[in-house]
Amino acid sequence: MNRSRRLTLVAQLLGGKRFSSQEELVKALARAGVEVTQATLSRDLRSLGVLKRHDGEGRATYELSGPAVETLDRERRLLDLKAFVNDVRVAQNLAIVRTPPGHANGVARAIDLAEFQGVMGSVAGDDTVLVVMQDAVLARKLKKRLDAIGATGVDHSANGGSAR
Amino acid sequence: MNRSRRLTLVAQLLGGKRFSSQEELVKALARAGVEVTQATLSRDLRSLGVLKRHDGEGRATYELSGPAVETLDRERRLLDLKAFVNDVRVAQNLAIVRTPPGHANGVARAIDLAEFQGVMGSVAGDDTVLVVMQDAVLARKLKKRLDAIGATGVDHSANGGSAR
DNA sequence: CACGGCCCCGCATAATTATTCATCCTGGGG
DNA sequence: CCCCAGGATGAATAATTATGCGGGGCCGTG
Repeated sequence: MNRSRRLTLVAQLLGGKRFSSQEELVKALARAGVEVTQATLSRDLRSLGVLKRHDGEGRATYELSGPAVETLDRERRLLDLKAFVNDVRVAQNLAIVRTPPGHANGVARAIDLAEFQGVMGSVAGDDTVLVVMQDAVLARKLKKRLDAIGATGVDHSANGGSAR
Repeated sequence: MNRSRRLTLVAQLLGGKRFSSQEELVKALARAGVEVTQATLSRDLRSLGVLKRHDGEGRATYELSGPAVETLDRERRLLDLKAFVNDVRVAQNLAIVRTPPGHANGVARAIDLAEFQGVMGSVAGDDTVLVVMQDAVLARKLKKRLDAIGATGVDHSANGGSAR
C-alpha cells in the first residue's frame, strides 16, 4: 500500500462517515486493510489539508477542507463532484443534491465554480445542497450532468457505516 | 468581563491574526485585558464554532466558521445587509442572495428581522441565502430593495411577514 | 435569609494530536 | 558491491486540547 493510495482512501473515508478522532480513523483504515499508526495518519491529515471542526455542542469532526481554502484547484472540485454527490433529485426548477454528512458545502462550492448552465445559486446544509435553477428543463439537465460525473468512478464502498 | 464580551473579543482576534494554539490566544486575550485559562478558551472556541486547519506546510490556524458574533443587535444586522450582500438574483418566487463566505447566516437573520414584504422564510448556507417569497413580483421587489440598501444607506421602511 | 438550580470558571488530569528520533527502504553514484 | 541521500514510518514522547469535578456567583422562591 503506497502512500498516495492511502491518502485517497482517507479522503474517501472522511467523505463517508464522521470521524471524531484519529484513532477512529486508524481503526477504519485497518478494517479497510490499511494499517498505519496514528502518527502517520496525523501527517496524512495535514497533507490532505483536513480540518477539525466542532459541531454545535459536542463532538468534533474531521472534514476535507472546503471552499474557504485557497488550495481549491480544479482537481479538487471535480473530486467533490465525483466522490461526494450521492443523489440528485429535481423538483420544478430546484435540484436537491445529497452528499455525505459535512460535504454539502464543498459540493455546493464545486457546483458554483463549475458554472453549469442555468445555475442561479445554491444553498448548502450539512448533507444536502439545494440548487436553484433557472427553470425545470435546466434543472433536469443539471441532474444528468451530475449523474454522469458521478458514474465515472470513485469507489464509495470503502467503509462500513453511514452517520445519518 | 462578561462571557459574551469575551466571545466577541475572541472572534475579533481570530479575524485579525493567525493563532496556532490556544495558549497563544490566551496570551493575546491577556494582553487585551481578559484573563482566562486555556480550559475556558477551549470551551469558548467550541461555542463559537471555531475550526482548526493546517495550512499547507506546517502550522495550524484557528478560523471562525460562521458569523463572528452570535448576539447581533438590530443595528448590526442592518449593517449585515449593507456590507455583506454581494448579489441578489431572482428565480420565480425565490431570491438567491450571495454573501461573503460565512456570512449567509447573519444576512439571513438580518433579512428575517427586516421583515420585508412577502418574505415567507429563508435558508442560509455558508455564502448563500435562499429566500422564499410569496410570489415572483415580491421577489423582484425584494431584489430591488436589497440592491438599493447595498448601494446607499440603510432602508428603514421594511414591512411584511417572516417565517422561521 | 435560606435553598435550589444554573451557569461559568479554574484546576487537575485525561484524551488527543504532533513531533522527535531511529529505522528501514529505495535509488543513485562511485 | 558499498555508501550516501531522501522519504516514509513506527515507537515513544512532547505538546496541545478537552473534560470531570468542585467552587462561586446570581437569580427566583418560599
